[in-house]
Order: sequence, then structure tokens, then C-alpha cells
Amino acid sequence: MYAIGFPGYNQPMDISHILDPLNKAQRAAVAAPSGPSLVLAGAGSGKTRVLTHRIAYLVRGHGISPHMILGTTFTNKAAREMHGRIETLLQAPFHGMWLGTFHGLCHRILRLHPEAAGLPENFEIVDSDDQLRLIRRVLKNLDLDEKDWPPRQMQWMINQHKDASRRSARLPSGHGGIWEKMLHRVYADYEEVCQKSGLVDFAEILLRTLELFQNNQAIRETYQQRFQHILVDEFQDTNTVQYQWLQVLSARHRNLFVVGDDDQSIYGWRGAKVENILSFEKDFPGANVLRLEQNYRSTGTILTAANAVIAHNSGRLGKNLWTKGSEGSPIRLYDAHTEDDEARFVVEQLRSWIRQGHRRDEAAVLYRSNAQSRVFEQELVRQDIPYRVYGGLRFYERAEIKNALAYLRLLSNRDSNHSFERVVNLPARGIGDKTMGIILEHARLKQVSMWQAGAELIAERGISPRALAALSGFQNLIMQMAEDTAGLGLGELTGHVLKQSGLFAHHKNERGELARGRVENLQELVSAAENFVREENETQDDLSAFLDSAALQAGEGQSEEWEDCVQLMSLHSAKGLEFPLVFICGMEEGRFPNQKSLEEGSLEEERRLCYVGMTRAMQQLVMSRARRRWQYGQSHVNPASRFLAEIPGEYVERIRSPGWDGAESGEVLFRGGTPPQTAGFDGIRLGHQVRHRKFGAGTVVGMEGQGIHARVQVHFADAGMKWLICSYANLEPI
DNA sequence: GTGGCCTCTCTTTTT
DNA sequence: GAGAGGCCAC
Repeated sequence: MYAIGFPGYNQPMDISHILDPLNKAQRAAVAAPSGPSLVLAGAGSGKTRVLTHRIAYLVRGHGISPHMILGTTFTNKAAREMHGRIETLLQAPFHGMWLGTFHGLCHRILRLHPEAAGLPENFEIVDSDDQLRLIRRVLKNLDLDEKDWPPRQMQWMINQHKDASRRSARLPSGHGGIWEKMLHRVYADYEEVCQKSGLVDFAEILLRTLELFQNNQAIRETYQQRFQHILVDEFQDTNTVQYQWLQVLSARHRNLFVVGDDDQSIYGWRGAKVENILSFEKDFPGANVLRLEQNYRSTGTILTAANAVIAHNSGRLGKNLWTKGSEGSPIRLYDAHTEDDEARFVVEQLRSWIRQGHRRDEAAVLYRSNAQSRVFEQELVRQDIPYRVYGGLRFYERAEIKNALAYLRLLSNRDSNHSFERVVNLPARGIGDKTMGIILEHARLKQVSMWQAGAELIAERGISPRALAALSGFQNLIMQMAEDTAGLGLGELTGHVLKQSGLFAHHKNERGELARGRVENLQELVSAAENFVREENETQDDLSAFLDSAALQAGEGQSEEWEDCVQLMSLHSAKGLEFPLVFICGMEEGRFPNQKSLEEGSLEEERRLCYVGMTRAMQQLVMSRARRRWQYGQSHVNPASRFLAEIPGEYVERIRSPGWDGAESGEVLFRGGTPPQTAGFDGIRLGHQVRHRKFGAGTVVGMEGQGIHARVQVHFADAGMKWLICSYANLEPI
């Protein structure tokens, strides 16, 4: 039994249930003395466990008030889970600790001190979609062609600067060509637009808070004083601003406890710096450095294979994961012809796994890019196996949801220009580019919001009668809505706004499969509003709090309850999760490692991603590659991923696909616009003369397969011998 | 002002 | 192949 005496009013408490279940290394971390600590925690070594137990230990063992603890996690979901685990451990409700994402916590601080941070009280969070829109506007105002100045690159550039805490005003000027000068101009103009309209993007939330701390001694000291203990999860994925923020915040008590794994750093492309781990010891001299190397998740085989792959990276801090567990079965490697073949194999394996009595949600299919989910979905539907796809279109990023939120935002803040722009003509009410141009110009000249500009234009009859009627109709609608919904609860309010705005009717009248989903999403938004629970100590009204929360958790928001489904997700989203059975698909050069990553020199990050994927598996790991795969409407033949070759052969059981493979490396097959039908195949016989859009006339000399994958071999007079997907769009009998 | 066609692009993703 | 944005005709 461990009992710790400490000064003060609290009684020493029995904390054996907090320390006893831990191994030696974990216990050393949890009970680490005060001061800076760096815990290097390998995959499956009980990282989250250490964090939750450390918090419980501080509270129970040292009588630290939860109010004095701050913890950061990578996602909102992780924060919720951690909170739940702490409550279980303490066997009591747990309140007062600041636990959330960097963005969530910084946002909270900005809401408490908007003025000191140089923001209007009703500042608004813009997501990356809105940010892109704003950048487009800036480019247009600067008369820059989007072809020469791709908005996405501009966005990337701006966020890159902000993540590294570089303001446009502080960028080095002088040297650098016209291109660089213009980049700085775009950044500066963008900053100005945001500042003027009270808009704050994600990177800004962090940078603003850091600057608030740097520039305001009183506020800085309040928080430095308050947070006696700061704990950080996924430290390898913090960016420069986040690390600086942590350094400032922990300066007084120096109790910064960070947990991370340099081998699992997979967010370098969005500003994360693994180097933060390396510099921790330098920045915090005398830091307590601990290693967790015992893995409790995977079989010996999986672990050895993953270790072998990651060993190909240089510049690691180095650690060696080991397990007391069994060797387990070898890693299965399937060599598929095509992505359909790959999907069939995976789903077949899933079926037999389920037949053995396993739960479906114990299995996950992982891939490098979300687009790859399609084939698996098709096959799962065909075989009638329930599944769930993570990622892709996020709930709060869907257009219909953002439209609804824009109406809600206008109720709470008429002067929200970007909400005004978004829905002033949705559903269509006759306010087009022309009228919008007049409103924008008026707003610019008079330095007022677009709503205000509209009102003034109506009053002075500054627009055509038709536009005037439409615009005042819109303004009356919003004011009427505000009146009708006064005093209603969030859920009712949302439902009312959806009806009265005409959004419900608008989407109901749309035809097609997609439209039905939109109506469902809107209904889901109503229930999300109904179930919305605000955080403690919020200063805002319900509606504003709801809108902020929507912006800050674009990811989830949909009902969490999914019964027993096979899990499909990207390798990135799999971080932090574990499954008894894991498939990693699309193990091909160009796909994984991804071509763009290779060009950008981030092969090592791809390898870490592979390591993350492999270490998700507890009992069985299956990897697959397809020799031929459709990419952007063309069929490509790709060599196997180099990562497969990095796994020692003795841990691998190769499974070869039966059947035909006529492709040669590098060969490209063309397919036309319409999906190929058997009809096209039926129409063509051996010896037929055919014409191809690109290759001209030729003779059919071979045939293979049927249905979608029917192929013919054609000898073209000009282009020589080709294997082609048989589609009448490309290939016609002559 | 609206709707339909054409062209272009196409990682990863949470906030 | 698929979606998004731009351009042009009603």
C-alpha cells in the first residue's frame, strides 16, 4: 500500500489502487517527482494510462486541486475518454480541471479576455473552409489570378507562418523576390480582413493566446500561478506555437509532464515538430526522462515486424519495444491483382473472422487515403456486413450544416459578414452577384457590416426595386425569426430556424440520394442542439456556445452510438486506437509511401505512419497490395511498397491471388467516362476490328474476364499491343 | 439571376 | 471517377 503524507488540510489517502496496477516504469512515471518530465512511451505501452493515473495521483496523493491542473489532448474525443477514465479511477465525479485540446483551451482563454487579446467580444471562429474562402477574397482584391496564386498554397503558407508564430509584420523583408513580397502581402491582407471582421482561424486561436500571454503580464501571471501541473498527451505532434505556449505557462511551477513517442509523429505536414521532443531536455535542464518500452497490445510477431520497419528511420531517439505476450500468428500478406480483388479478399477474411464468433468492431480496415474506402464499402454492402467509415466529410463541415449554422449565427450576431454572405441567397431569393457587389462596396465605403449596409441601402433605395424587395424580405425574415425564437431552448430554436428559413424545404425538394442525407443531417443538427451541454464556467449564452463548439469540433458531433460495425478509417485516424484484427491496404509505392510525400522528402514520416498502423494490431495483422489500381480514372500498375520488404520474411505468410495478371509494370489502361458494362464486352469478339479514342484502329487478339473488369488485348496499327478495359466509351467495333 | 455544361484537380486531418 | 468551380446561355 502506498500512502502519501502531504502538508495541508487533506487527509492522507490510500492511493494503492492508483499505483498498484502499474508496471515499474509506469509507476516511476506516475509518481515522478515534481519538475519537468518527459515520458517516451512506445506504442501500446500504456501512455494514456500513465497520464490518467498521474492526474489521479496528483489529486488523491498530493491533494492538488483539479482547478490547478491543465491537460492537453490531441482530439476532443481523447479528452472525453480521459475524463471518463479519471472519474473511474477516482470513483467520484471530477470537476474543475482544464482538460481539452490546445484549441479548446486557448479558445476558452480568449473568450475570457477578448479585449486584452485585441478581439471583439463576439469574435467568430472560422474553419479551414471559411479560411479558404477569405483567402480567395483577398486574392481577388489584390487582382491576383488563382492560377498563379493557388489559394490552397496560400492557405498553407499562412498557416505555416502562424504555426511557427510568425506574424506578417515580422517577416523578413528586403531580400526575396516579387513572389515572396506578394506572399507577405497576401498574408498581411488576410490578417487585416480577419481582424476587421472579428474572425479567428484555428492557428490564430493558438497564436493569439500565446501573444496574450507574452504581452500581458497580469493575465500571464494569473495562469502561470493557477496551473501548478501541466500534462501533455501526444507531445510529438505539438507545433512551435503550442510548445512556446506550454513553456510560458509552465514557467513558474515548472511542472510540465509530457508524454510522446517520436516514432509516432505523423502530423509534420501540418506544422507538428518532432524536434520538440528532442529539445525538451535542452529547454528544461534536469528534466526527468523516462521510457515505457513494454508493450501490452500486440503479439511478438507484430511488434518485431513493426520494430524492423521503423528501424529503417534515422534520427530516432531510439527505444526497443518488447512484450511478454505470445508470438502470435505470422503477418498475412496478400498480393492482389486489382483493388476489387483486394477488397474481396479483405471482406472474405472479415467474414471468417466474424464466423469464428468475433465482434465486427474488433476489426479495422486501414488505408492511406480516404478515397480508398469506396471499394471496401461496395464489397461490404454486397456481403451485407455492417461497417462504419470514419473521416471523410465531417458533420459540421457539410454545406447544409454550415448553412444552418450561418442562420443561427445571424440570430446571435447580425454583423457576421460571412454568415450573411453564405445564406442571404439560400434558398435562392433573387440576390445575386450584382446586388452583393453593391452591398459589399457600400459596406467597405461606410465601414459597416453587410447587414448594416443592406439596411442602409434599403432605406436610401440604393438598389433596384426587385433586389430591394428580396433584400428586405431576407432582413425581415431574420428579425422575425429572432422574435419567434426568443426564449426557446436550443433544440426548438434550431428546428424553428430550419423551417422558417426554408432550408428544410429547400433540401427536401432536391432530388437524389444525397439530398435525403442532407435532410437527415439537418435533423441530426436539431438533436445535437437539443443534447448540447455547455462546459462549466462558460461566459457566453447558449447559442454562441453551441456555435463555437460546432466550430471547434468539426470532427464528431454525430451520434457516437454505432452498434458492432467493421471499422474503416485512414491510418491517421487510427492513431491512439487498437483492434484485435487490422488490415492495412494499398501497400504500394506511390500510394503508401505516398508519391507526394516522396517528392517532399517525408519518407520517414510515411514510415512512421506505417509503424503506427502496424502497432494498432493486437492479434492479427493483414497487409495487402494491389498490382493494378484505378487512379484518377486510369489504371496504374504499381510495385509493392518498400515497407513490405522491410518486414523480415520469417514473420510473413504470403498469400497469392489466383488468376490472371497480364499487366506489365508501368502499363496504363484507359477507361472512358461511363462505367464499363458487359454490353460493351458482349459487342466485341476476337478478331473484331475496333477503334479507340486515343490509339485509333486495331484488331482484338485477346480477351479476359467479365463485367467491370473485362479486358481485351488489341493490336493497334499505330500504338502497338495494348491490354484495355473494355468499355464502349473508348472502344467501338468498326 | 439561375441553371447547366465543361474543365481542372485530386494526401493525410483536427482544430 | 468525382466533385468543385468557372463560364456561358437562357
